[in-house]
Amino acid sequence: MFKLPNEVIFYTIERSIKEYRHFAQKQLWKAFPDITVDQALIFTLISSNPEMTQEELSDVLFKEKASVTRMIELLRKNGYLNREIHETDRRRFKLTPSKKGKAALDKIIEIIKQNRTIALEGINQYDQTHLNETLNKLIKNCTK
Amino acid sequence: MFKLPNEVIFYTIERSIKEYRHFAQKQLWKAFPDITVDQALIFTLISSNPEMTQEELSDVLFKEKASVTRMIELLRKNGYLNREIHETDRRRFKLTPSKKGKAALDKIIEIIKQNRTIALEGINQYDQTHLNETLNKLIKNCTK
DNA sequence: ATATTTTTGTTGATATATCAATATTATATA
DNA sequence: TATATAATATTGATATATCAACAAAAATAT
Repeated sequence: MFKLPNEVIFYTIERSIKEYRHFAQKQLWKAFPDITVDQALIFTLISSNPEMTQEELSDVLFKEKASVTRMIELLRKNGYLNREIHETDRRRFKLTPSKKGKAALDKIIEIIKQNRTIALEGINQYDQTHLNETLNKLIKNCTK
Repeated sequence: MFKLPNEVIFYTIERSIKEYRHFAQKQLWKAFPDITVDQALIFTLISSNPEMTQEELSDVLFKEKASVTRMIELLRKNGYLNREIHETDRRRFKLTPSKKGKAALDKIIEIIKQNRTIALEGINQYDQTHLNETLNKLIKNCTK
């Protein structure tokens, strides 16, 4: 009467991103037990784009700005980021990697890259492009 | 130095499932403002598989059993499910659609099916199969 | 120059994800 | 039968997602 979840393509999509996140988190925690994959990503973005506003970060990351606020707060609490008021715009904050953050940055980037490489093993460029195109069609169908 | 998120395939995967969920939730809320897509799915599963344990539900849905517990509790609180203690196993519960649940069931199933159809418009069988295969490779890479 | 609108960010409420700890009942084993 | 183990479900803590309401500062309009 109704397909079981595992026969449905949306289930596979959801499962794949969940497994990737789970895998990536496990790898990251080996070296950095106090940050999540989402926090790590936002941290690398802030480090290489120090002038981005939180609003822009939230657009680029496709995350709610409320989530961005909270992730930044955790990065700050765990000592990866410093937060000062922005020199010329007092609504904003100047976010910079702390000493601890700087020391961790390269390793974090390396882990993320390696995670991606491992997850994509055996998936050639054609497959990746095709995957991307199909998913973009799906996105268009859901947003138009 | 580091790809922006939108150039990364994992971002597209995540975005696609998010857009689908957002779209599906909007459609569902038009008719049923008091259930989420996840709850609706679990509700249809319970209705057609009344003997499934919550553990089995959580396996089939690829969700944590803690989440399943909470979703069932909300379905009960909002009057879609009745919960009684199981006749032969007092650890378990017998979950059955309430009157309200029964009245809603067919419409819910129809909405879910329609959402899927709309989201997959213009994505042919070959694309779907290929998508499925590629994602399954990714899953295997992350879980082995 | 003051009033209005926009930008930027925070907070609160609720749902879900994840992991660990717990409670209860059922089953297996000694 | 008594005890240990397994199965089933709940609860708590923390992170994130989502939506809405809010506050402060900046930009714009009148």
